This record gives sequence, structure tokens and C-alpha cells, in this order.
Amino acid sequence: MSDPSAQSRPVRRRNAALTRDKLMKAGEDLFSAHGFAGTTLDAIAEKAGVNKAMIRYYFGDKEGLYTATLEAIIDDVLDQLGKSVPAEGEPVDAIGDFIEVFADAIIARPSFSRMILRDYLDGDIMTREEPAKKLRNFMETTRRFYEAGRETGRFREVDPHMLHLSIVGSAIFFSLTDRIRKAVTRHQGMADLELEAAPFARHLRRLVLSGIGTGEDDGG
Amino acid sequence: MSDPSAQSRPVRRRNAALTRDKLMKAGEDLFSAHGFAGTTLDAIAEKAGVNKAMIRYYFGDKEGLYTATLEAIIDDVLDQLGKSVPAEGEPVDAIGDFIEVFADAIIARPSFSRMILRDYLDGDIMTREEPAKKLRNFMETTRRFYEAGRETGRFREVDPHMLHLSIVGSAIFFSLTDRIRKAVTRHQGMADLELEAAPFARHLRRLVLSGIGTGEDDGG
DNA sequence: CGCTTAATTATCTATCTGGTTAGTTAGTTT
DNA sequence: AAACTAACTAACCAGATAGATAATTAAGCG
Repeated sequence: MSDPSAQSRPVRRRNAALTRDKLMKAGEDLFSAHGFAGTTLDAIAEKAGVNKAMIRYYFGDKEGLYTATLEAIIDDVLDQLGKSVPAEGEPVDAIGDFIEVFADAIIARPSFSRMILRDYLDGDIMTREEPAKKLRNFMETTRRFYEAGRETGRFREVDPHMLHLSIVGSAIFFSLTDRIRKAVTRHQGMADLELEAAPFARHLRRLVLSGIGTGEDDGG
Repeated sequence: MSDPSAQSRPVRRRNAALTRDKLMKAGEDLFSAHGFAGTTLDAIAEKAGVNKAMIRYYFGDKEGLYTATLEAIIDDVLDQLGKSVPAEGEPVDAIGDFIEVFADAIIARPSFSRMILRDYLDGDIMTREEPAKKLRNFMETTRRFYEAGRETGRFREVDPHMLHLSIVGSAIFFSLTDRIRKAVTRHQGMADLELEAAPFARHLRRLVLSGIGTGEDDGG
């Protein structure tokens, strides 16, 4: 990301872009942890080590910083997903990889799940043009993978939209509860609760592939 | 200072219990919609049609009302689940009914998913004694059902905890996104996105049962 | 009836918070 | 080096908000 204030800024003086990045980093941390209403501009500015007025300078207002942060996180994760999973290939592997990479990615970056969930909770996400488009696109990808497998007879008939919600819901919920589960595990010494990202991603892959398969051998 | 809330309240004068209930109802609505920080005591009092000081009178402070509300919601849903699904019977049906009833119940009462998710997001839920215990109990129920089916050879080997997270995550995510999906559907006339609770509950049942089944016929 | 206490209201206050603005500093340009 | 502008700071402010309390009302009870 090279362009801080949207329009024209040919030359960058002092540490302009740095300040912007620091604010977005602080925003990601704090918004995902405490929500929009629960995060103060003072807290963000302090965490970023920057004057509060810089938020207005770069993002207009609190809402502007929030939106910028949210979009950046979604872009990051979905771009990563797009790069890791080729659009072609054997459908069972494709959708399997898709599930596994997605689960791994969002567990590694908890602020994704958190920001998305918070935005769904606050009812705003579908009023934001860009995030809404990205998420619809994401759903379409699941549908395409599924339908490719359906055509080759590897998958039974299911509603692709429901399938998508099942996959994403499982992964996001795991990601959401990961931190607190680890905390409980460590605090109370209940070692059997400690779940790692990669095994869960594989579990979800198998669960879904068996769940929609027609009986043949499935990937793992 | 005697303690009006919690313990003793043998005689009720005027509409005491009514005020309490009105506050909890308003709390459920507003906390689940806007979160803890996003909800003001003034808003709650206004919605309940009651003086703000009644919150302090009955619940001590904002946190007290929030906790009471959260626990009541969890109790309601889990009690309902316990009543609808017998602890005995054919494991495949038991875990199937369990999934379906749970999904139906929380989709019918969106504030459950919302409050739970918000509490996970804010990182508080596992520090609250009662909710934490209830949720662990809930997980144990899934495990018992699964292990019963595993013993009879109907289920393949999976981690019951991961299984539980997959089921609950899917259902909660569907419940969370239900309202906004319906709004988008109606607003943009994309009829193919309209998903109902019951079909989704059945979808999830089948997906999971096929997903963990060993190949035999599964319920639906 | 009159006392006691639970339930309720009106009102206050200390604090926080998002946003604003006037002014300062440091690069860039000519 | 002077003029210009992007980057940045300090200080302020009006409104909101959680919490507190003193006063008032209604209900039970002897």
C-alpha cells in the first residue's frame, strides 16, 4: 500500500506513511479486541505513539480508520487465499485445500475473524461496499469449487450457500475461541483441550469432504 | 445498605419483578445488538420504560445487568435443548437431533449467538463462572453422544472437541448472519440467497453425520 | 392510623470522548 | 534563502455517560 491520503501525494515528507501504518496497526489491534464503540481515539493514538489529530488528518474520523482497517484485513486474508489455492485442478483437492488454507490463515490472524464478526454483529458489514463485495466473491468461489465436483459426480447435492456458511462458520468460530481456549488450557492444566491450528484445519477438510462426498475415497 | 437484588425478595410491592424483567428484556435486545460498550444505561432505561436508577437498584451496575442477561439467555437455550433431546437412544439419532434442535433454537433466538459471540470477542466469557460451566457442559454432551456412536462403530475417529466446535460454529454463524442475509435478499431481490432455519438445521445434521459416519445409512 | 421499608423518581456530577483548531516544524521548490 | 506545503502538536470543547444520592411514593403490618 503506497498511497496514504487517497488522492495526490507525490512526495512523502517526514514519516507520513509510517504514521498511517502505525495507526492502522493500532486500529487493527484495538478494534478487533474491543470493538468500535469500545475503542477510543486516545487509546489508538497512544498505542500508535502518534498524536490523536493524525487520525483526523489521515482518515477523517474514527469510522474512516475503522473502515480502512477492516478492508485491509479482508484484502490480506483473501489475497493470501487466492494465491495459495489454484482455481483449477481436481475439485475434491481444490475445495479441500481451500478449506484448509482458509482455516489456517484466519487462525493465524485472529483479528480477521474478530473484525468480521464484530461487523456482522453491528450490522454494518453489508452496508460497506468493498467488504460486502469481497465476501460475496468468496462465497462464489466455494460455489464454483462445489459445482465442479458435483459435475464430476464426486459430491452429493447440497446447497452451496449453506455449505459455505458451514465451512466459514466453523473456521471463524475456531479462530475466535482459539485464544481463550489456550488461556483456559494453560491456566487450568487441562491438556486435552489444547487444539492446534493445523490439525483443526485438516479435521474440517475431512469433515466437509466426507460430509458432501458420494462415498468414494476423499483427500486428506 | 441492604442488598435488594440477588438474594431475598420475599414480598413484592408495586411492579417490582415486572421492572426487573423489563430491564432484562431491554438489556437482551440492546446488548446483543450494540454490545456492552455500545449500549448506554439511558437507552436501556428508556427502552424498558423505567427510570435509569432502577438498574442500579436491581443489578448494581451496568456489568451486573449484562451478566444477568447473558446467563438468562444461556440458561433458556440450553434448558430448551436439554428438554428436547433425550440423553438416551440411538447415537446417530441423538447427535442428529442434538444438532438440529440446537441450530433451530439459536436461529429462532438470535440474541443467544450475538451475546455469546460478543462475550467471546471481549474475552470475558470464560471468566464468568456460570456461563463457562454451562458451555463446558454443553461440549461434554457432544462428546458423550459422539463416543456412544463411536463405540457402536457408527462413527469414525474424530476429535470430539473439534467436532463440537465445528457444529456450534456453523450454527452460530448461520444464526449471526441470518438477519443481514435476509435484509440483503429482500433489498436486492436475490431470491436464491434466502435460507430458512429448518432446512439449514437439516443440512447441518446431514453434513456432520455423513462427515463422521463410517459409511452406513445415516439419519435425516 | 401510623410506622417501616421496598420501589421509584428527579437530579446531580465527575469523567470521558470524539472531534476541532490554531499554531509549529520540517521537508521541497525555485 | 524565501516561500510554500505536508506533517505534526498541544490544547480545548461540547456533549454524552456511568454512577450516585436525596427525596418521594406505595405497600404491608401491627
